[in-house]
Amino acid sequence: MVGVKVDGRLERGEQTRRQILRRAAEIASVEGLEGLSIGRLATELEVSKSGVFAHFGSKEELQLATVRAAAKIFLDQVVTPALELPPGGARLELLLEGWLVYSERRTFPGGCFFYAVQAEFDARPGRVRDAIAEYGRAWTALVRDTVEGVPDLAADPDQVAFELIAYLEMANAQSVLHDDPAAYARARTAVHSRLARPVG
Amino acid sequence: MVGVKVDGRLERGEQTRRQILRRAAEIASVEGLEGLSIGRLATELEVSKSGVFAHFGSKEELQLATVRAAAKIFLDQVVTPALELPPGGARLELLLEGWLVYSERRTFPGGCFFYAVQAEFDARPGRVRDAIAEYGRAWTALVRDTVEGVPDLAADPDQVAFELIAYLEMANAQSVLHDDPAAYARARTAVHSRLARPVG
DNA sequence: AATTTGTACGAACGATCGTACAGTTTGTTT
DNA sequence: AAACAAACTGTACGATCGTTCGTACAAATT
Repeated sequence: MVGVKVDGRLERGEQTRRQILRRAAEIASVEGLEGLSIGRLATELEVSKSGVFAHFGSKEELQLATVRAAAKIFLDQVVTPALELPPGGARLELLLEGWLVYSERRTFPGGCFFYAVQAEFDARPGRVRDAIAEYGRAWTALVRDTVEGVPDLAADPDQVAFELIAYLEMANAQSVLHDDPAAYARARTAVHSRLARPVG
Repeated sequence: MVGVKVDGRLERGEQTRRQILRRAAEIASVEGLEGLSIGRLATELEVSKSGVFAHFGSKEELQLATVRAAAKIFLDQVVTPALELPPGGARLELLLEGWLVYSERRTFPGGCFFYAVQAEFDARPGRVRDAIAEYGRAWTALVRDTVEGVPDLAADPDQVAFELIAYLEMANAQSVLHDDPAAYARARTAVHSRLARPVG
């Protein structure tokens, strides 16, 4: 059953939309979701401003779609590979190492997309902030649950998850701001030291 | 020798400038240094836009002055009190606890000013980023040096400082984004657990 | 009293922002 | 081949951005 009937117009539209969102996420990781402007996006992609606008209907919708697109990239690169391992220490290590590599190799040119937009929207109300906060909660919950799957750490998974995520974000922040790759080494040291130490 | 000769015009100008910068830092901690606009600042302070502008000559200078003003507040509230204690564990604890209180009681309405603007400027070039990075380095160096003053931690002060600062920033980020004061409790737990454990 | 200096104002500028809408191109359906 | 639907374009809008400039007024200097 090869050759599913596809409307070539819709196909083209979706591809354009994907290109817009990919570039939007790249820009937003550097300039923020507010710094992201429809006009600039259109210029860089060599399409019309109204063409970009028509895909989303408002800037807020563009921002929300950008967040969702970035989340999908994050999921594919960091979460999914780890979930292929059974719960336990190996899964947790792959999850954390996957995050560090995701940040380190600049999947987004400005470092972790969510670090950038969290800090940008954390103190203002609105749907964009709510969406970002929801993804943040999901990530925290995932790390906590993964920690819970490691017997030696299961006594206080919230606390351990807090510390582990703190190391990751710190590495991202330091390495981007100071162009200092050594931050990742320090984060790895901190992570392994934390994982080696039982809690309770 | 009371009554230093002061030019009343300069005096008035400086006071206006201080009011502008205080409000600018408040706004920037929520909306960022780019979201900070001269027109809005003028409206909120009920002065003319050109009046605000004239004090700085360019938006970039306003941003730089805002960063310096915020640094002064941070210094007074967090750094100076700690430096009044002799080097050692007590000084380190006061420094870290001072930071947590500075963030927790919302000295700036958007949480830590430097967390917000670091994430905003970390990936773009320019004088504002350079200034922010410099303050970041100074803060890191201060924490490292303070750690070095604690014999049990002096073996790897960079690593310990990395972890401690990570806890602080994580608490700020989580509490602002999720309106969750429990983040500070977790940071305190992490800090004390870290301080109680010798390095080496 | 006349002059200089510094703060603050009001009006206007070109550019860019998000948004609206009518028209064109391109592909599908009949 | 005609009718239609979807993606995309061009032009225009009101608002706001940072910035410039000439002016008004108060305080210090002479």
